[in-house]
Amino acid sequence: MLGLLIPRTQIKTRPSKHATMNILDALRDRFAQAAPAGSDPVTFAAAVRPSTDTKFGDYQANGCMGVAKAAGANPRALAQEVAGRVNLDPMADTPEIAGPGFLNVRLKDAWLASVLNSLQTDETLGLPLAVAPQTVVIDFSSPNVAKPMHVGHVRSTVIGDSLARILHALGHRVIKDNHLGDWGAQFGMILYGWKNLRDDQAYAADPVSHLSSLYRLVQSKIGAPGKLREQLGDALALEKKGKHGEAVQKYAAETGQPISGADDPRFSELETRFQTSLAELTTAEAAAKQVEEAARLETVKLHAGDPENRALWDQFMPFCLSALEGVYLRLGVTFDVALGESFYDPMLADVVTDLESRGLATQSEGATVVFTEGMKAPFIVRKRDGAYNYATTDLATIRYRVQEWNPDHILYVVDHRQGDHFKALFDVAGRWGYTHPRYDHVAFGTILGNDRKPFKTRAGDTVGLESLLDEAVARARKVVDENSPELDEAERAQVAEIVGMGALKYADLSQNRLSDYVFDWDKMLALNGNTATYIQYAYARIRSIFRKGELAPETFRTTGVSIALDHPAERALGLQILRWPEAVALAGSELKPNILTDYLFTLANAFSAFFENCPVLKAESEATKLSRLALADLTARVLKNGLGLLGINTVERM
RNA sequence: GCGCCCGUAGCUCAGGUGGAUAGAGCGGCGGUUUCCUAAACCGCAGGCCGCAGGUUCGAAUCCUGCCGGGCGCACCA
Repeated sequence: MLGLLIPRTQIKTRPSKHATMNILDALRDRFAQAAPAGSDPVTFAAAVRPSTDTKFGDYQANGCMGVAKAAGANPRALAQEVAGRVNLDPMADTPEIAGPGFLNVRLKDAWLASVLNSLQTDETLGLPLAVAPQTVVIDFSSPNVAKPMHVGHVRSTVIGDSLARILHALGHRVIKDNHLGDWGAQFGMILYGWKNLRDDQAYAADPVSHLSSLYRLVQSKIGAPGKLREQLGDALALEKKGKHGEAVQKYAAETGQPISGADDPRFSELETRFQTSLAELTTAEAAAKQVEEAARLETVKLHAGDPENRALWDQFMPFCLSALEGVYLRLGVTFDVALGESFYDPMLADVVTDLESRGLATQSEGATVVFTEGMKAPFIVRKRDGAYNYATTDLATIRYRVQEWNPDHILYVVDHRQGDHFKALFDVAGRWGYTHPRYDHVAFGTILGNDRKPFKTRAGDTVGLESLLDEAVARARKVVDENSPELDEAERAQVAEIVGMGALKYADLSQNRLSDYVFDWDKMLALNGNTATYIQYAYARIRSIFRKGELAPETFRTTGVSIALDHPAERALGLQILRWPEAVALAGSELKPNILTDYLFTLANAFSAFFENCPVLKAESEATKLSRLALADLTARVLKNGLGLLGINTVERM
C-alpha cells in the first residue's frame, strides 16, 4: 500500500509498555545530582560522554575542568570531590580521576550482565519513549507526479522515511506527508503534450508510460536550445562578440576538425556548417519559446478552472499516482497523507489576502511579496501575472498543518539548494503567527557520479529511480550468485532484492546528510566496511547459529537466561548492545541517520570479533553456551531493529 | 558582489555542547580456515585535520581573515 490516502485517525503511536535503559542518560542523571555547588547541573551532566578510549573506562565525565575554570578552583581537587559524592550504584564504583580532571567510569560487569538479562524479554530492547512526546510532521519525497521519479528523489525519500521511523520509535507522533508536485508547470507540459503530440494507441496500451514520454518530449523541446548552445560552446560566445573568424575556428576545433585560420582551405566548408548550426539554434529557440509559452498557458488554464484541463487532470492523476506507487512499494516507503499542491490551491487566494491584511505582504514590481530581514530577494506570494507559486502553497500548507495537527515540529527533507527558500518561509510563517512549531529544513547534498559531477547516465541523462533500483538488485544478484550457489533460485532473488535495496539506502543514510556524496556501486555492495550488506551478513550468521543448533530464539525472548561477560569480546559486544537507546536517541535529536548506521556498524563489528573468539554451540559449558546464545540473539534483534529504522530488511541466509 | 554548505590518510568518508595519543572502510603490505557462513577475522604502514592568526588549562570542533571547491541569489519547484 502506498498509503497515499490513509485517514488521519489511523496514524499510530507506539505502544508504551517497555523497560527502559539509556546508560548515558542514567549516568548524566547521577552526575547532575553530584554537580559542584554553584555549577549548572545540566551543563555539568552534559559533559558526561562515552569514553574516547577503552583504557579510560566506558564513560567519562569531563565537566570538572570547565567548572574549575569558572570558579578559579583546582580541577583535580574538584574532580576528587565529585568522585566522592557521586553515587553510581549499582552501575559502577567510584570513578577514577585522571589527567587534568577527567572522571572515568567503568561499568561493573555484573551490572551490565543484569541489564542484558532484562533486555532479553524486553520487546523494545530498552529503548525509552520520549518524556514529552511530540507531534512531528515530516515532509519528504515530494516528487512531481508528471514525471518518473529519478535519482534526485532518493535522498529525500530514504532520509525522510528513516527519520520518520526513528522518531516514531522514540515515541513521537509522526505524520509522514508526501507533498506531491501535482499542480505545477510540469502538468502544463503534459497537457500541452497530450493536446499536440499524443499517440492514442500508445496511451491506450500503457497510459503511465505514454504520459511520461509525452512529458519528456515536451521537456526536450524546451531544453533543446540549451543543449545546442552547450554543443556550440565558446564558438557561440565569440560569434556574439562579432569575432566571426575566431568563432569558426573555435567551432572547427570543438567539432574535432581543427583548421589553421581563415586562409585554411576548409574554412568556407566549416563556416557553412557553423552557420547551419546557428540557424538550427535560432529555430530551436523559437520553437522552445513557443512550446514553453503554450505549456505555461495550459497550466494557467488548469489553475483557472478550465473544464477540459481539469477533466484531463482528473483523468491522468490516477495513472501518475499508480506509477509512483510502484516505486514506493518496492522501497517499502509509506505515507500517512499525501496532500499535494492541488490540495492547497483553493486556499491560496485567502493566504495572500490574509498576509496583506496583516500588513506583511506588499506590492513590488507588480508582484505581491513579503520581505525578510537580511535577505535581498523577497518572498513572492503572488506573481505579477496573478498566479501563486510554491511560496504561497508552502504557507498554506503550514497553516493547514497547524490547524489540523498542531504539530510541535515540522521537518522538510529537501535538498540544500532550497535553503534560502526555507529560511524565508520559516521567517514569514513565524511573523504570520505560526510560531509554535519548530521548523527544520533537513537539508542534504547532491549525489555525484565518479566524475564528481551530479550523477547521470553515460548519455548524460538523469538516472531514473526504477532503473537505479533494478541495477542495485541486479548487482546484488550477481554477488549472491557468486557467494551462495547453494540457495535456490527463488531465495537468491529474494536475497538480492533485500540486499540491493539495503545497499542503496544504507549508502545514502550512512553519509553525513549535508555533504554531497559520490555514488559508487562497488563500495555500497561491498561485504566489508560500513555497508548494509556487512550488517545483514552479521545478522544472517547469527541466524545460522540458531539453525545449526536447532534452537528457537523465542526461549530467550520469553524467559531469558543468565548472561556472563567473561571474555573481552563478550563484554564489548554486551556494552555495545546496551548503547542502542543512546544511538537511536541521538540520531533522532540530531536528525542524522548516519549516527545510527555508525552504531550498527560498530555493533556488527563487535559481533564479528565475538564470533571469531567465542565459540557458541561448542562453548566449554552449557551455561556459557546459553549466555552466548542470548548475547547473539540480542545482537540479532538490535541489528534487525536498527536496520528496520533505516527502512532496511534482513535475510535469514545469504 | 551577497548568502548557505564543504575542505580530515593515496581514495571514499566518520568525528554530540571544545577534552586525553584524530577514527573507519577501500587500496597497499603481512598473517588466520580439521572449528557456529572466509561475503569473515587479526596485525602493520599511511595525517601540518586547506592556510594564517585569535579565544584558553585544552581547538579538527568556537571567532576573524585568506585560499580552494559546490550551491543559491524576483515571479520554476
